[in-house]
Amino acid sequence: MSLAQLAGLLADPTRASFCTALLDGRAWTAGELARYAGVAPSTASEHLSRLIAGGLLAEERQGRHRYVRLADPAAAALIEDLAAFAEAASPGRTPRTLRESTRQSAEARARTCYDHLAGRLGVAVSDALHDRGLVADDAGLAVTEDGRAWLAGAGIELPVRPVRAGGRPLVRSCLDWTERRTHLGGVLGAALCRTALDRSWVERIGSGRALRVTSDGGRTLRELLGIDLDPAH
Amino acid sequence: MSLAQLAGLLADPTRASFCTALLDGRAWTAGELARYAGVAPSTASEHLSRLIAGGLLAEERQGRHRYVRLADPAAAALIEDLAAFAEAASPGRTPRTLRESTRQSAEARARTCYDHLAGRLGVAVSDALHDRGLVADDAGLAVTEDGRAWLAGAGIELPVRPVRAGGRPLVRSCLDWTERRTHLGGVLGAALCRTALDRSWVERIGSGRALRVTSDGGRTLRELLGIDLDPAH
DNA sequence: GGGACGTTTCGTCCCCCGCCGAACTGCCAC
DNA sequence: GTGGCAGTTCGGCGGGGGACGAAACGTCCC
Repeated sequence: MSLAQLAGLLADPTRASFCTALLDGRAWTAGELARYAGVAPSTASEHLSRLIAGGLLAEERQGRHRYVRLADPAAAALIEDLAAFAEAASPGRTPRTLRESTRQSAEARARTCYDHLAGRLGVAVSDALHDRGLVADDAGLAVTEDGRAWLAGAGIELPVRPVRAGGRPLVRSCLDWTERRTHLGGVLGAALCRTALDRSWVERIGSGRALRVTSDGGRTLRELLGIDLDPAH
Repeated sequence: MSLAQLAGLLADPTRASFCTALLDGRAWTAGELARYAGVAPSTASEHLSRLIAGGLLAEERQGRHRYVRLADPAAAALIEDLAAFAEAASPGRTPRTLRESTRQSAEARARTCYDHLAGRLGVAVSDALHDRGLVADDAGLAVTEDGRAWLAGAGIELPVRPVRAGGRPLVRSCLDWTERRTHLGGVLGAALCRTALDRSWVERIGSGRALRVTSDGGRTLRELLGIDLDPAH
């Protein structure tokens, strides 16, 4: 597959909206995506087949449903990078409806970005880890010795060695386009997000990618990382 | 600018070939790119205007020439990532002509990848730095203390702190699609490549992106990093 | 100044691709 | 089985965009 063919898959507004929707890291059905993008089911079906053939999406059939999700972290990173570059080239537009505005502010507060935390929560976690010297960026972004100990203490496991050269980076900085700041992705970001969901520090709001910090989660984040989230915001 | 619009810029074979050609890190004239891609000058001119408007390319006018290059390291990284993903999705084709084959083998030996070293030379340098503990990848890819000292000893300067959060990473692993291995990019990769060119350890072959290791360079690489390049390959 | 050359603008052609509706295939529930 | 729902396949329509050549523009060299 050529660069142009790959880019061509993302060059259509409908297919691009599918991919950004799937950036919440979950599996959607073909019908959900069709309604989300405002196209006929037949149109969505054709688009999905092409995205899957191109290796960007993976499907899972269950009964009469076709569940579809991003193929792997590499595909997610690619789409994130493209979206970040496009956003940087010319900053986006403001929401027009109240419903959209509410959703956007919820997502700006806390959301998933593929499989890690984003929004103000994601940036706050990233900042806290930096401030406490658990990750450092002065010689390439990396987890420190202290960071490894802290993670072990919190019961969060990380592989000791990278899986293989060229594999998923252990920690990766991901540009947050609501905050215009970076948050943590990679294996570490995914582990933190999984832990937060597993232990109910955060929970999903409805079917979108927005998250709510539970009262339990707020306390834990304060104790563990000194994060004080403004509840009004 | 939307994701789809950005991807649309790269979705055309002619524009994509421009971008991959420019991955050698140098500035090409509009006419050179037109001949390279096999299209009329008028066609190339229109494509270039669109790529520049989209922020992927930057231009510099000199007399009756229009020099064009990749806009910045972020644009280069984006194109590299797309090319690597496309190549991974379905491995490429073998060359058909002798001329093409010769060029490919020269580029497989040593070439520039935007502003850093790639090919077997790039991978060898990357491996050597890893083996000697000058960079480490066990907690995120980073330059070690030893590495900083070694660089200072070799007269290669690196900024102490990242320029700004979200800026160019100090060191970045870049997938080498001839070697199917990673080599070093980012600020470190660029500094190494610049040093190698400035001190004539390597020199460019003709107008492509291929490099030749000079006899002086071969000796220096052996002394400094213990790299033994097979001259037959 | 004159001619060559690199580049651009414009007009035109044509193919590709995204969209829909209609009809069909499976799967599930009653 | 029978109806209903999710998804797919196909034909046809329409628009956008990439290609070229011709002509204009600006720069450099003699």
